[in-house]
Amino acid sequence: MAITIKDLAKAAGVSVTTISRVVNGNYSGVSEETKNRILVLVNNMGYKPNAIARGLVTRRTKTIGLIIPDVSNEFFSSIARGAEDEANGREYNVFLCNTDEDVFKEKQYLAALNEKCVDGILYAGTVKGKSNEILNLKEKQFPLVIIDRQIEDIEISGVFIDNIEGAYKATNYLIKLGHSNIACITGPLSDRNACDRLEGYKKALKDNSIAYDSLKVMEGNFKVDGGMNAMKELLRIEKISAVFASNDLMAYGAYKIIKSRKMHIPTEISIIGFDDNALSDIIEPELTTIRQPAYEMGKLSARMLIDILEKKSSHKVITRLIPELVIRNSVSEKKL
Amino acid sequence: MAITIKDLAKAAGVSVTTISRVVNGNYSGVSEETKNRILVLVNNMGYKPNAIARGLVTRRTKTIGLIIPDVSNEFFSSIARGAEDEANGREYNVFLCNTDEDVFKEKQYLAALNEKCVDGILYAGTVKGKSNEILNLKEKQFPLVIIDRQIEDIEISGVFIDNIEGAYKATNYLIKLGHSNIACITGPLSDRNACDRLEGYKKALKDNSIAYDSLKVMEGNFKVDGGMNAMKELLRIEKISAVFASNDLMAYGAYKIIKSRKMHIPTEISIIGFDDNALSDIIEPELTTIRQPAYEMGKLSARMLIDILEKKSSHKVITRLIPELVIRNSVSEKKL
DNA sequence: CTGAAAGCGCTTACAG
DNA sequence: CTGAAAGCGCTTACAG
Repeated sequence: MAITIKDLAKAAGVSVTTISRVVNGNYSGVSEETKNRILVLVNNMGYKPNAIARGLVTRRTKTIGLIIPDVSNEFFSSIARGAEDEANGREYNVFLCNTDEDVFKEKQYLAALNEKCVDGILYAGTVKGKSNEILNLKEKQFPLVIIDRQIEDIEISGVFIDNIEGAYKATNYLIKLGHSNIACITGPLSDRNACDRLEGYKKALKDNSIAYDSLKVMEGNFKVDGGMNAMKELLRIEKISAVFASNDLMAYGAYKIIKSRKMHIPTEISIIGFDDNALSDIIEPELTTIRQPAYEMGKLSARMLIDILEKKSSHKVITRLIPELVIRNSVSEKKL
Repeated sequence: MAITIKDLAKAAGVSVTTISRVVNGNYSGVSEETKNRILVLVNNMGYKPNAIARGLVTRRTKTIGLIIPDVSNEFFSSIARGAEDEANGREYNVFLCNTDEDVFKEKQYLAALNEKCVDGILYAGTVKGKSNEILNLKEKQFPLVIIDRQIEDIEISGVFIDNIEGAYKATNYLIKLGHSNIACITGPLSDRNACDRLEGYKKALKDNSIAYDSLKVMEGNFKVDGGMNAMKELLRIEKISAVFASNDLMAYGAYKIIKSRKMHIPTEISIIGFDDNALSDIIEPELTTIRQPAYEMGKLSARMLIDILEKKSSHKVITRLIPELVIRNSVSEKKL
């Protein structure tokens, strides 16, 4: 049996009230003498307050839930790490929840987190539509911060990437190096982020007076095989000199196909990605890409949430991070 | 305010005891009629038991802690995923804890998990030495399962990889293809797992009557740059035809150096890794390696822990998984 | 089949 | 400066 506040009160010859006060650093109404006496006793007896009991009365558990599709996906594991680091530094713990973008699983997690009385939730949810559960939580003013996947028409604090801007940077970089026949491998267009990246690509084209050609756009799936399939199709369009892949995995797929055709990257064809996976500076040639600051997103979102919990912030805030261009060796100047 | 068992009792016109019984599926002493009446009420009013209050009295929180060095490391994120999947299926939640192998951080997490009354802990701890906290927990019979990093001289249930066997398989594969001048890039030899892999390499050599030559063994750091440095050194030994890198990251480092020297993999030099990272079948040539079943390790360890918690298992059990050879394109027969 | 009561380990008005 | 008491939302003997 762990030792409780009662044991301590008995040992110190004071009431549990007094113990509670000093354990919580609430020394205002406690004499220096008793305070010190209790403090050494706490230390000697190894007293640790029971957070469950405390949570029951304070209604704060110092626990938050993190809902993501899959921790074993590099992007989300970085988010998880960032969120956990921030939470830990503020003495919160985080429940890890993997939904696989499955609405039913997500619903179950939300219910479990509710029963376990988490103080707030960090939510990178299913892509399609808005869940009623989330709308309900917002309705109830439950502390919530959205990560990466914006929910249309609903005002909740969140931290997002400016995907349009990132894609714009990628495409514009290609254009500035003389490319004009630039293909785009998109993510699945049911995904808002994928659409935004396509939009950024189009915008860069337009701003540089390059005609948009839908034949040069192939829809992928954000995975290696999708990149391979798209690249195969694209290679039929002989004029292409560069491709913007909407994520690094698809860029790797494109690499595979290009290498198998004995074409050289970047001299014969330039590739730029999006994400900056750990692998991207290992693969040859090292991939020029747009870095998504996943760790920072996780950290920031946790900071926003805990600030709300601790009343350091109350108004809704949307943070939009600007991804940056990372220049490596997969893009070269277009030879005239 | 969420609705409580009292509200429900009032609404149903029964005692909280009866509500408690049906909510917990303990129908034995409840009439069919009241049971059904309560069940529809639970549903209509959306009653959800407060797990915190329940935990306080039952002393079971249906929560476990997962202590790992870093979720953003692919190996551990797969473990985390496996553990979480198993836990979720059994209606447990998991607290994520990243220690960065920092003993102090670990200590703090252990204290926090204790205060939050987790039912058990999954522990992939700091490599060096044994922590007093863990010894204490074992002493107290606190439910504990060790993952991946065996603690010497202490009997606790755990799931491990047979690193010796894995390294043996890798080296033996090289030998069977005619290689006899095989280098080894090890992990840091302060790490038990790194030592085991070196031992497996030596054992394979011995079993095939190949003399062990310490000049062909370079100590790395389990990272890309360590693989690069080691490979640079090894290339001075002209006789080498193959190298066993103790993990995939160092194999990638070796690739970098070999490619920069314009040597061909595998015809001029064969490489085999250990881990089977996501990148290993993307990089060119695709890396032949030893697969560590990280997801399964996580899943199994959670299963062991929860079995202990639910009294389905009581004796200590050590599970040792045998890693398997994954043949791809980075190893070729030695030309005579 | 059902309920009154005690209790889990805390915190928090309130009183002195 | 200190403490008695109520209460957080449950479960669990115990009694009937």
